Amino acid sequence: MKPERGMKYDHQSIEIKWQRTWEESGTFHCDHHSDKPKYYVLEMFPYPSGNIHMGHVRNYSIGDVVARFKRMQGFNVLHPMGWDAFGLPAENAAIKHGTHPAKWTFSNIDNMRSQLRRLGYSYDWRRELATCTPEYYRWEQQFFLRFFEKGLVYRKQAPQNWCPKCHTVLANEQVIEGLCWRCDSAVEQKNLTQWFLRITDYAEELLADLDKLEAGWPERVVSMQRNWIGKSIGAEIVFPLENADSSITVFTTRQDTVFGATFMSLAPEHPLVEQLIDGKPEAPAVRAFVERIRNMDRIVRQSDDLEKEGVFTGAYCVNPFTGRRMPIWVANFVLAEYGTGAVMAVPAHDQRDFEFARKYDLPMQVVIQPEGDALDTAAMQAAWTEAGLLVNSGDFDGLTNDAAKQKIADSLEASGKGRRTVNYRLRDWNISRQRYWGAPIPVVYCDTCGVVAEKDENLPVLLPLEVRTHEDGRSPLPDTPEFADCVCPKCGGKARRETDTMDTFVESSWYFARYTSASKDDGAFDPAALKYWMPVDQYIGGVEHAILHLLYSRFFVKALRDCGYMDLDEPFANLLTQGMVLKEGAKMSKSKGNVVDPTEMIARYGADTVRLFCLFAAPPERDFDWSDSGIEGSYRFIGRIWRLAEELSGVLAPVKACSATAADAATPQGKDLRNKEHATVRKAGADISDRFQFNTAIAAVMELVNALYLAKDELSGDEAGRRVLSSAVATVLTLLSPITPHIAEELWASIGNAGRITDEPWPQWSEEALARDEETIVVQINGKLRGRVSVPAGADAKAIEAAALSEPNVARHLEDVTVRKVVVIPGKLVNVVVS
RNA sequence: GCCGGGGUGGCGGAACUGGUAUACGCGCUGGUCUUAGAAGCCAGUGGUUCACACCAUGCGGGUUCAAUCCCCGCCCCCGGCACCA
Repeated sequence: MKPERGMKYDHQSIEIKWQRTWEESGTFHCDHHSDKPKYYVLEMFPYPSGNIHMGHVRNYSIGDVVARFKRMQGFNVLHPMGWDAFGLPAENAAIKHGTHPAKWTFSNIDNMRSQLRRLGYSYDWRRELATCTPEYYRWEQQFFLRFFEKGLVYRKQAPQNWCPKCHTVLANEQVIEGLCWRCDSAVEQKNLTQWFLRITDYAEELLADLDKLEAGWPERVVSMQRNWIGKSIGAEIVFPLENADSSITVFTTRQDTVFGATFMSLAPEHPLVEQLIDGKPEAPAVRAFVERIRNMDRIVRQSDDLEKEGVFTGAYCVNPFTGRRMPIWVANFVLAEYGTGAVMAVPAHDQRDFEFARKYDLPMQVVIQPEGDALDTAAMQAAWTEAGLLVNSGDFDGLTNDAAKQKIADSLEASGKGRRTVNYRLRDWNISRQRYWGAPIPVVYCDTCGVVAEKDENLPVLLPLEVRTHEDGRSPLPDTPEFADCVCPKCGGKARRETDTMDTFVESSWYFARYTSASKDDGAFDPAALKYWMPVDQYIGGVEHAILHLLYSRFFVKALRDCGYMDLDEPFANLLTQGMVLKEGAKMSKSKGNVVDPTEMIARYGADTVRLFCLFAAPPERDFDWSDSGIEGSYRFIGRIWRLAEELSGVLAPVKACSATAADAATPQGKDLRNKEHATVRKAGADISDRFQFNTAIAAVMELVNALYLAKDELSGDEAGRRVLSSAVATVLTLLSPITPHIAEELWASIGNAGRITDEPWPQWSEEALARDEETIVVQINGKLRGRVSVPAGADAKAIEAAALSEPNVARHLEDVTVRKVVVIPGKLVNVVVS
C-alpha cells in the first residue's frame, strides 16, 4: 500500500483505498470455527427507504466502534448487515412512480449498501440478507407451519385496529395514542378474521425474563415492557344472576373488598347485556346507551376527562359473600377488552365506582377501615383506596386488607365461587396484513377441508411478482388468480390461498439468528453456527423499538425454542438505545427542511470526520443536536493529527503503541508524555468497553494529541525522545482506529508500518508508566481550596500534612484560627478543619 | 395517578467508589505567522471584584472534615403506561 506522503489530507481517495483493501482481503469475514471467544454485535437493520440518514450513521458508527474494538481485544466478532425489505413504503412508492415494489426496494438497497460501504463499516458482507427474498421468507413460512401445528398461531374474528390510509390492520403495539405508527392516521375499528400469534401464552415468561435483562438493558426499556405486559394479580369472582341460571364473572385485584360490592358494572360490549335486558322496560334505553357509546370516537371514548355515565339494565345479581342484591348497570368506563368486561363495583373503595355511585345514588358499604379512623359513607368525599382493616366482612373482620386478599382468595377457591387469577394487558399479536409487499401466509381455504396449512415441501409460497397494483393501495393478491387459486394440499381439490401477508415485524423478529448462517439453503439455521454465535452480545438501535420489535423478537425466540429450532431464551444479552440526531432541537424531516445529508457531509469532510463527530457530540444514549460548527471541530482534530504526522515524518519510526520504555522516557518531558500516553490508553479503553462513552474516550485522545504538540519540539532532538514520540503517535492512531479507521490506517502505513492497524491489538497500559515521581496534593481549609503542594509520590500522611501546612497561602489562612483537625487523604488532598 | 430518565458555563457536554466543579470540543477574545486574509500554531475564557475574597451544579433542608454525587421535602422538563377494576 502506497501512502500519500507529503500531501494534503485527501480523505476521499484515502478512504476509498482502504475500504477496497479491507474488502479485498476479507478482513471482516468471520466464522464459527474459532478458538477465540465470540462476540456478536448487531445494529438494528434498516428499512431500505432509499438513503442513509444521520440516525443510521450514528447507529452504525456506534456499532462499528464496538465491533472493531472487540476485534482488537481478540474476540471473534460477528458484525453483519441486512435489509428489512418488506413493507408499505415500497408499495406506496411503486404506485406513485409506476414501478414495482421489488425494483424500488432492490435499487434502494443497492444505493444504501454503497453508502454504508463508503462509511467504512466492518461488516461481513457475505452474510447480507434481504427479508423480501424467498430465500429468507421461506423459513418464516416454515415457522408459521410449526406454530400452526403447536396452536401458537390461530384465526379469530374480532374488532381490529384498521388504518384507513394504509388499508390494513395494525397490531396493538402499532397503535400509538390512537394513531397509526407509520402514517399517524386515526385508527378505526373493523371486525375482521385475522391470524394471531399467541404471544399472551408467553406473557409470564416475557415478564419474568426481564429480570435477566436488567443487567444489560436500559432500565427504561425494561420498565416500558413491564408496563406493556401489564400483569395484575387478583381473582375471578362469580356473581350469580337473580332469577336465572347464569352468572357474571368479574376480574378484580381487590377481592378483599368483595363485601363492599354493592352493584355491578358491565362494558357496553359485554355479551350478556342483550340477554339481561330482554323483555325488560329498560331495554330501549339500554340499547340506545350502548349504541351511543359504541359509536363514539375511540380517542374521545378513552380520554381522561370523559364523564362517567351508565344506565340500569333492570337486572340484578347476587353478592356471593353477603347475599346482597346488586343492580346491574352498563357503564361507559368499563373496558370490554380488559379482564372479563365486568366490574364488581365497590364505591367505598374505588374512586370510579365512588363517583358513579354518587351520580346515580347507588348504595355504598365501607369494608376497609383506616387504622384509627372511622369512615362514614355519607361524609366521604372520595373512595378510601389505601390499606386498612376489614369491617362488615363477616369472618374476615379485623384482618389487614393484605391478609384478607389471601384469605378471601382461599375462600373463593374452597367454595367454588371463584379462583385466583392473573390478568395481562398484553394482547395476542395480529400478524395479518391486507397488503401485497409481504411474506405470504402459507395457508389455503378449501371448500371441503376448511383451513389447511401448506405442506413443507410446497414452501416457499412465492409472492408473485407479476401483479397489477391498485391505485388506492388495496392488495392485488385477491385479484391475482395465479396466486389466489390453488389446490388443497390435503384433498387436492380446488382451494383459495390466504391473500393476507405477514406483518413485517415477523421478519425482523428472527433476522438476527439468520445472520449466523445466512446462506444456508436447506434449513433456517445451521445449528452449530447458531449455538456458537447466539445470543447477540450487544444490540444497538433506537428506543422507538422498545416495545414493538424488541418484544416481538423476545417472544419469537421463545416460540422458536419451543418448536425445537434453538436452545435460547433471550435474543439480546445487552441493549444500547441510542438517542436521535436532531437539528435545531427538532427531529430531522423533509417537511421541516432541516435534514443533514450524510452523503454531502462525507463528500465535504470524509467518512472519518462524520463518524468521529457522531460519536463525539454526545454520549450515545442521549439525543444530539447536529451542529455545523461542531463537525468543523472534528474535521480540525483529524487535520491536526494529519499535520502532526506530517511534521514528524522524519522523526517517527514504525513502532507499536506503548512501546517506549522507561529508559526512553528519562527526561521530564518524555516521562510526562509517556505517562499521558498510558493514562489515555487506560481511560479510552475503560470508556469504550465499560460505558460506551465514546465522547470521553475521544476527549482523552484529544488531550494526548495536545500534549504531543507541546512536547514534540523538545523530544524530537534525540533518539530516546523520538522513541517516546513514535510510541505516543502509534498509540493515538491505534486508539482512534475503531473510530476513524481510514486515517489511522493511512498514517500507520505512512510511518512505515508493514501490517495494517486494523489488525493491531488494543494497547496495554502499564502501572509502571502511570507512576509519577511527584504528586500534587490539594490543600483545603474547611473544605475550601486554598492551595496545592507537590510531594514525592507515596509520601506518608505526616510528610503530606507538614508540606500542606507550610504552603504560604495556607499558612496565611491559619494565622488567627485554631486547627481542630487535619484530614489527610494520601495521593489526593489535605483538609484542615479550623474554627 | 403509576413507572422510568433528566436539570452543571454563551452552547454540546466532563467530573470513576463522596475528595481540585466546569475535562474535551464549539463559540468568543488576544497573540504569532502573512503585503493582507484564510488556514495553522500559542494563550485566555463560569459570575461579582482593582485585589484579598465571595458566589455558583433546578429550589429548600439534612448527613459529612468534605456533597453535582448520599438522605428528606419540593419545582420543572422528557419518555412510557393509564377509567386496567
